[in-house]
Amino acid sequence: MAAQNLKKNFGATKSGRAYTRQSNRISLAKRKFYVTTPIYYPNDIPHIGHAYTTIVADVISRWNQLKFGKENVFFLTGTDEHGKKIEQAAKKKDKRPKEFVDELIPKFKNAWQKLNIKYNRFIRTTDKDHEKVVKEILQRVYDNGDIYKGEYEGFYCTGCEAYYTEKDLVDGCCPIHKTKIEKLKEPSYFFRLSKYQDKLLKLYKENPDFISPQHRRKEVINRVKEGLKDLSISRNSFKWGIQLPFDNTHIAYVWFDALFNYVSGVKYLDDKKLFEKFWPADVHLIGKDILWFHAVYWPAFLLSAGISLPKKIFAHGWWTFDKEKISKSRGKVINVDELIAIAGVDSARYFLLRATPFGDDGDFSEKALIERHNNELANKLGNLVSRVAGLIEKNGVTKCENKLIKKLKINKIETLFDNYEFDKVLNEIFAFIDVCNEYIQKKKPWEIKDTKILYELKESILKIAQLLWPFIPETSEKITKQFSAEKIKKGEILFRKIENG
RNA sequence: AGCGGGGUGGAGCAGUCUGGAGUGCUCGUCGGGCCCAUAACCCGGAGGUCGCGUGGUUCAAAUCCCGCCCCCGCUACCA
Repeated sequence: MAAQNLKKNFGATKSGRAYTRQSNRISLAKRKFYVTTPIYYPNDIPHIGHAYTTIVADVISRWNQLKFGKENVFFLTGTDEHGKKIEQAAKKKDKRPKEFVDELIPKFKNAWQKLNIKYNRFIRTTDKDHEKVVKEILQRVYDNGDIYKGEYEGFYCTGCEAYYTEKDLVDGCCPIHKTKIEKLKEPSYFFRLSKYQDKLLKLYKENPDFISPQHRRKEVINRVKEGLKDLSISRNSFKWGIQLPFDNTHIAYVWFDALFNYVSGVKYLDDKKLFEKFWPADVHLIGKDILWFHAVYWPAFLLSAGISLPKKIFAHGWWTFDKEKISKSRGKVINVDELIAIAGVDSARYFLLRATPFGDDGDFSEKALIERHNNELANKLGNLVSRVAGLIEKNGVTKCENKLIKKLKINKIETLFDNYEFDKVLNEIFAFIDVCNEYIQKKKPWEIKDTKILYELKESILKIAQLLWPFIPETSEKITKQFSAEKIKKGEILFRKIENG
């Protein structure tokens, strides 16, 4: 319902196309949006880090649904299921890797359901169509000469069963086992990443928004300028992965497998129509730790495969917990259930988007979340809804011109949103909530019984609910339902205040 | 070491790109108003040499330039 109304207000067209402004030029842009999260490693519990990226993706998805219509938005998330760690973890439990990961997937799906996240597809790198895409592309890239056979050399610790780089070592010993470590070689196929150095630099230069935020872009450019080495993209020391089509003794190494989920997610080989509708992705949301892979490897792979490039890679920051780094060993983790338990789903979603500019690091604490919940959601929004509903129940409304809503800076909000400045979007919406509260205070509708004022407030609250729908969908839908009814009634308390512990 | 980010009333942040009275937000604090509402809402006050230089540019610097100090990230095959 909210979607329909706001869609009308944004002026989405039936044709699915419209003029949009882009860097001072008016261009005919496709009215669609494709947003992705990283695919998560399933041998982990979904925590605040996973939740953050996925909630933001959901907010972006819902916002674009309001603009372009539900059918013109695609939101992809999923899991990255291959690799040695999974193979070993499965073996420990005496299970086959696929069987093992199958049991882990519900944890993620349940978490997203609890957080009210509505994705279009949950892709798994073990999905048949994904494997097919990876094989086809490997063959294509091999055929055009960008893959060659060589030797991967690294410091191998038998205790960890993993390779380390020279910098990881402590006095030539494994940082965990403190044992002497041997240099080991294994045959491997390499991708000619070095060949793409200039093309990548050209890409960054010509598309200044390709990597966001800007300071991350600078980091990447500087490092690429220092020179790119070719990249090992296969392993033959374990089996759990996608076999190379040109050498079945090797499996594709993680990034070549994982990154292509973004194209297989929209059915690259199986549904041309769907793929062409949504690809290229409008934004890949990622954490800053995997920026390098997305900003360098990914476009290079796509260039080699002859597939068009995504429009934007957005790397966000990390959350600390009570000012400390999130750390499993010290119990400094917030999993999804804990996150929701504090003040509910909408408050959690609200807090994560409101507290910190998207892109920066943020600090999470129960106290800060409760403060936002009490002061902004309960006292300002909840109380506004409550007092207006009560007044209308007693007095009714009289239709009139809504002058109040002119104070809402809708264009500014739209610009901020499209710039991924979600904290400021919320700030702007809540500034209007303040305006509504001030308006009531000034006009004293309980005294003068002016039902036109109540009509203005009703319409304004409906608009607020629509704008908040991407962020707090559950509450938004409650408000919309309440204020769209024939007889508006006082209703339930939306946000109950929480004693600050 | 290199690259990047930050240092703004008691706390946490915007504001800096595109200089213009220290402006704003969420709290805390002090006082007042309102009584429709979730002891919520509204108005006003106190409180800051905007890291340091008694640096430079300018009629004008939190904002631009230079130098210094302090914090924090990133530095590739590990999601």
